[in-house]
Amino acid sequence: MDQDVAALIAPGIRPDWLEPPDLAVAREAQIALAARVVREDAHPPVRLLAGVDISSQRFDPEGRIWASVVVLDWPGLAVVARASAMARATIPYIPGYLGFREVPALLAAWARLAVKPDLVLVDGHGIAHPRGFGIATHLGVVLDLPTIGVAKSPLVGRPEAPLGEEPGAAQPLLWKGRRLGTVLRTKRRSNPLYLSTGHRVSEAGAVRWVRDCLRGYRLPEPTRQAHLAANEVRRAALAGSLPAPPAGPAG
DNA sequence: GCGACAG
DNA sequence: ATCTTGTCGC
Repeated sequence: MDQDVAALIAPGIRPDWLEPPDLAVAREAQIALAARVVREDAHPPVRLLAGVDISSQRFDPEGRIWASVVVLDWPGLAVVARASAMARATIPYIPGYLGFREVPALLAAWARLAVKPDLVLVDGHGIAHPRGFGIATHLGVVLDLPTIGVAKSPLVGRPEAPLGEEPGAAQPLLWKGRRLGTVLRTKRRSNPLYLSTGHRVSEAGAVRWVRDCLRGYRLPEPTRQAHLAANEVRRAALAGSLPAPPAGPAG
């Protein structure tokens, strides 16, 4: 972690909380940091929104991952800024510990952003996590940034009742008798999204913002654009470091 | 002990 | 997450 990134970390976040030596410490970090989560709307008026996502290669011996942040204006949702960064994954993907794998890369991309958004949609869960510390919450607490978790499949919990088929249909996401988020059908004949508070955003606020950012696709614009951007930079980087492109038809 | 398990 | 084009269904 360089100084650019270090300067952005919220006060009181120990270095070994970001890159723990083992899963036991990682687990303790999640439990300790989860206590800082703010589940109410505590963010400035939203003028700029952002989406973040990562992309990686199937069998990359170097373990590289590319992270992108895309900033959009509100309410137009036009892309106004983008930043990306490549990082080496410290740990493999382990359900429940995604943040330790992806957040470092996201921080590097974040540090390169010229304009900072007021609210961020993250690809993954917020508090809908075994210890209430999914990647959206992780990123939010580390940067003390308002975030919303937008996951494409469940990690823990299940909808309170069968979800309606119509776009807009929603059900509380329940786990161990607690409500952790909302299951939302964003598009006809598409699997639902699993929304939850990341940091400084209420449950209702999370659902409201995701709904307001839908533009006919399953994913809300910020996250959708971030997904496209991350794939783009990865492919560009890979193409630029490949042996030799196949020769096209001459003449 | 067994099964589940974001990206 | 990613590998991958066309194809089946609404």
